Amino acid sequence: MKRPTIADIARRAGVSKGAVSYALNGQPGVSDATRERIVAIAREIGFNPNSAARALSGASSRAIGLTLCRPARMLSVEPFFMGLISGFEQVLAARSYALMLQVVPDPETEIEVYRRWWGERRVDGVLVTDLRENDIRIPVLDELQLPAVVIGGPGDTGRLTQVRSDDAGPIREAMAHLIGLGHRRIARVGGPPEMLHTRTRTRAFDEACQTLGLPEAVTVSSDYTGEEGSRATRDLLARPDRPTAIIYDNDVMAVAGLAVAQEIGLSVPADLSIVAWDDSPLCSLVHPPLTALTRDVPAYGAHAARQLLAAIAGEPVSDAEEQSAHLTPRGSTASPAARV
Amino acid sequence: MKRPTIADIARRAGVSKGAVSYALNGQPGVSDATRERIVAIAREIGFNPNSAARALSGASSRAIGLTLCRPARMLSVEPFFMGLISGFEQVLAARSYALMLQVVPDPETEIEVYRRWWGERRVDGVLVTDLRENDIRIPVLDELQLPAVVIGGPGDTGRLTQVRSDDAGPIREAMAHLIGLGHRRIARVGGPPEMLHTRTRTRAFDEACQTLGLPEAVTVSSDYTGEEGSRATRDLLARPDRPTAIIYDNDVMAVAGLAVAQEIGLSVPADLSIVAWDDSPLCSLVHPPLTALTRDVPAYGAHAARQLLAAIAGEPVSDAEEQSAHLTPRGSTASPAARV
DNA sequence: CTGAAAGCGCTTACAG
DNA sequence: CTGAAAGCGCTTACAG
Repeated sequence: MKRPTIADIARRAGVSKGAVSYALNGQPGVSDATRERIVAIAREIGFNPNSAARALSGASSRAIGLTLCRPARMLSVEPFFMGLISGFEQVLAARSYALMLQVVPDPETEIEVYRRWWGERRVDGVLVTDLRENDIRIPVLDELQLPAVVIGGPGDTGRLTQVRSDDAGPIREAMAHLIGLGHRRIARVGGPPEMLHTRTRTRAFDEACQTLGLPEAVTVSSDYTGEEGSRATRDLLARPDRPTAIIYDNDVMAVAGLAVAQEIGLSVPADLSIVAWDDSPLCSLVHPPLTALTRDVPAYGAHAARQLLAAIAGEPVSDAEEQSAHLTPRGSTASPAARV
Repeated sequence: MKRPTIADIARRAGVSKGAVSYALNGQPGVSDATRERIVAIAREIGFNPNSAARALSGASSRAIGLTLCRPARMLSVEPFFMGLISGFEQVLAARSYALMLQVVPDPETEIEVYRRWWGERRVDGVLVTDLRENDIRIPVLDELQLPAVVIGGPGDTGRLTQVRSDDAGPIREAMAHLIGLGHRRIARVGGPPEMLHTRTRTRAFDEACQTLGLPEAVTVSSDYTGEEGSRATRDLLARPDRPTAIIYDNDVMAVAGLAVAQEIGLSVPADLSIVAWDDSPLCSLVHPPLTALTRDVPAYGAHAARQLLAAIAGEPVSDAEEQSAHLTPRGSTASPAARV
């Protein structure tokens, strides 16, 4: 099957290729009657502009890039990215932008991918996740002048726009919830310490503990995987002063924590209360369902995608703050049982 | 920053643009000395060929397409796709092929996306999942002559290559395992009935029940989500002759089933044994860990991607069969407790 | 072995 | 309002 081109349309409409281009792109330069005729023909023969030709003649590639910097085993269970991707797609598909995906093992490779995409003119811009302190990706994107939106922060992103999420408030809300139930020994299983949002959360947690006069703020670092979530939970529960409540930095680790508690014979929530950050269907899937910090991840992704498209279009975009996560109480939190 | 082109390289090397193209693409037509000089310059200035120009001049777009036909809430928790994507990427990244992703709500939209990608020359081929009976996507891909590999089957895929997985054998293996433990009332929570692999599994399940002389083969249809997995489990456990073992068509529903059992006070595995098809980290995350039908999903994806690239290159490709899933016994299966 | 040139299918100034 | 033409950056026959 031969793909139709604007030349075919021009021939059938009896106009020049330029006129077809103007008509199809909503540019001035053709009469309404001609435009309608051209559009009708294009629709009739199922015309789609060759994206390569379009990109080559100075227009955009109409594609945006996303790298996923996680090992496969981590990626497969983490619902967060799929939620984000759904959100991107809502916005991109509506404007017929394509999404290019690449899985990378580390930030260095991620940078190489950005350089290649830029050199190949593959994408008009990129969406960046997992901001780190002194993030090496920022200066590179800046140098390439590749439009980019950072999902996360606040942090130092140079001239790049960021769509921030509040990482401190929800921690305080979770703490207030647990304190209100009577907990005093509250621990936390955190995400990778090199990520900026992990640091923000840790700081908020430490401050909340201090403000509330709690004994000490114990955060065990982890990496978002179930294995590490289990290990961290075992570690915490083996301590002489074991916590009566644990806050987890993602849902996967929280589910793993629940399993560890059940395994060693602790009842949730009577012996241990559990709060998960990022509510996904996973949290409602287990028994008891997990109290979680809920946010609309697809909406977050959609927001970031809109910002990026605006930046690509050359519109002025400023940093934005996404709506805070809020606590959704479920069966995994309750007053601590009396202890000897 | 200005992107370097072959003209820049040609100027610096003192040769024509054609020579640069031949040198960089490993074509004959330049001397070894010239080639080396050109390659060195390209590397030095960080040259990447403009993908649009390349695609426009007859070469391929060096991108392949994947549609994800699931509502967002389903997508986010299903580890299968991320596993598949990891596998694709292993192969694609090594040959610097890009992966284009689009989330679609239904097969009709999926077809539209294929037509658009084809018209735009966006992709050199596509990877197709979730084969159905009389699948409407097959004739369209055939008509467009868009290279495609179907992941799944066996089924009618016309001239399209398929990478099959064995959907019957593992069901029989799971049944044998449960029968060996002493179960007689075994039920199944199946995937969407319109999908071909669901039908194959249902048939295998029915036959196994008959062969083994089990009372009846009860399959409750579901849609891979936790909600539906819960509902199906509640339904099964409320029956007068409630099953002592349930086989689930995916891991998410199995986890949900475990939670339902715990919620209504049944002990797993004493009162109810659970087997999950598709072993993901999720299965080892819960307590007790789930006995599962394990297969290497990333390897499956990598295999399909290799087949597709071969097909795109015009090499003869034939249908292939992926290695069968095998049973990994864990804590969720045991002999049924004595019942009154 | 190398160079000059056509062409892929669009977009976009530039004339009429 | 419309047409003819240049140009984007490659690839690839076609001459030398």
